[in-house]
Amino acid sequence: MPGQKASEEARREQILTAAYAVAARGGIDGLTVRAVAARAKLSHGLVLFHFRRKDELVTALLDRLLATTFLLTVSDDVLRLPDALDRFVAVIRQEMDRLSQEPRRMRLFFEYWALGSRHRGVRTKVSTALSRYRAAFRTFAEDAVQTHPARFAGVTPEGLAAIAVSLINGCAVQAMVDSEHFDIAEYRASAQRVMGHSGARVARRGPRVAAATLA
Amino acid sequence: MPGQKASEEARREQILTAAYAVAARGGIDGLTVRAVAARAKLSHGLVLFHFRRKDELVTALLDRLLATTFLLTVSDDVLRLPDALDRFVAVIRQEMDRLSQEPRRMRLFFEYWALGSRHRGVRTKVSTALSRYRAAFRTFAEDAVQTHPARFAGVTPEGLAAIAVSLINGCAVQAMVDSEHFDIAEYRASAQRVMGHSGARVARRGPRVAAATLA
DNA sequence: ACATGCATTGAACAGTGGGTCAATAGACGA
DNA sequence: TCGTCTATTGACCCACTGTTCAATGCATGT
Repeated sequence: MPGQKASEEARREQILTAAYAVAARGGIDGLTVRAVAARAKLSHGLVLFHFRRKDELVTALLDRLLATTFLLTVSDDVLRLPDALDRFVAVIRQEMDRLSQEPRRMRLFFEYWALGSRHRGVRTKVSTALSRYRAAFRTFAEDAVQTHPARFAGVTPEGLAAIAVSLINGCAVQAMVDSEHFDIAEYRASAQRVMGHSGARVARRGPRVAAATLA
Repeated sequence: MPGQKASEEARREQILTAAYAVAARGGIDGLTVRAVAARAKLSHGLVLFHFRRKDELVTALLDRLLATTFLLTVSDDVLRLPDALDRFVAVIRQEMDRLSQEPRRMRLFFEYWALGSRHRGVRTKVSTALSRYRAAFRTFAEDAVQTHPARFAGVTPEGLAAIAVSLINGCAVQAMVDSEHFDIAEYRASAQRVMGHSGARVARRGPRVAAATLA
C-alpha cells in the first residue's frame, strides 16, 4: 500500500535528512539504503528511485555535509577588532570551538576524508571544500602577515592559512577521540599564545551576528 | 588438500601481514576475512582458527599499526642541536616528513580513528597511543618553553605538545587528500617560522641513526 | 607402524545489502 | 468518469560476509 506522494525536491530532502541522521549515528558503514529508508519511513525501493545508486546518495550527503560544516562565518565582534592578528586568532579560536562542539559531524567528515583516498568523486569534493576553507583563512592570514612583518618573517599567507586549518582540525580530532586526556582550553590558550601576541582579548559576550560569509 | 603446517606465531604474523596489505589497499571496509586469507594464500577458515573473531583480527592489526606508526624516534643529529627550540622544531619537521610519506598508513590510521567513536576497544587503543605520542613531544616542548620563556609566555608544555601533534597530523591529512593544491614545503617552512625563531637550520644529510626511542 | 592431536580445508548456513522489477495507488488532465 | 503518468511498494535475485563444523591431512610420540 503506497503512501502519500511528494514532490521530487521534498522527497530528496527528506531522504537526505534521514541519511544524515543514520550516518551521524553509525558512520558511513552504517549508511545502508535500507537503514535510510527505515529512518525516513519509506521503502528502500523508493530511496533507490530518487537516488539511482547508493553512491549518489553518499555523494549528495557529502555535499550537504560540506556546505554546512566548512563554511567560515565571522561575527561582527571579530571583524571590529583593530588588530589583524587578533582577528586571525579570534577566527581560529571560534572555529576550534565550533567544530569541537560537533563531534558527530566532524567524525563523519573524517570518514569521508579517508574514503576520499579510494573514491575519486569524494576526493575532489573534499579537496575543493578544504581549499575554499583555507582560502577563507588566507585573507585573514594575509592581513596578519602584512601588519606584523617581523613576527611572520618569511611566512606566506598560504602557509599560515594551512597551519590555521591544521590547528583547528587537530583540535577537533584530538578532542574527538581522546577527550579524557585532552584539555581543549589548554590547547586553545597555547595556540593563541603561539600564534599571536599575548595581548588584547576578544569580547566573548554579546550577540554573535553572522556578518561575513566567505565561501 | 591441506597445506603445510606452521607455528602459531608464524601464522599469526603471516596473517597480520596480509591483513595490513589488504587494509592498506581497500581500507577497513575491504578488510574481509576472505580477502585476508586469499592474500595470505590460506583458507578463510584458517584465519578464523587463529583469530577467533574478525574483531580480533581488526584489533590485532590496529596494535601493529600503532606500534609502527606513532613511535617517536629521534636521530642523534637532532639531539645534538644546542638549542631546545631547534630540537623541538626539528622533531616536528621530521615527523611531518615521515608521516606525509606514508599516506596509506596514515589513511588507515584515520579510519581506525573514526571507527573509535563507535568501537570501545579501538577508541582506548587509539587514545593511549595518541597520549604517548603527545607525551614524547612533551619532553621536547618542556625544554623549549624553559629555554625561551619570553617566546612561550603562558604556554604549557602539554598544550605545546598537543599543538605539535596537530601540526603533524594536519600536514599529513591535508597532504593526503589535497595533494594538488597543498604545498608541503611551504607548510613546513611556515610551521617552522611560526613555532621557532628563524635561525639555525638542522643538518639534513648524513646517517640518521635512531637514538632515542620514546614509547 | 600406529594412534593421537591439531592445523587446515572447504562446504554449508544465516544474515545483510545493493539493485531490479512487476504491480499498485494516487494525482491530474481530458 | 476514465485514461495516463509516475511515485511508491514489496517481493525477489544475487553477491558477499561472518561463522560453524565435519572431514582430512600432517606431524609427533610411543
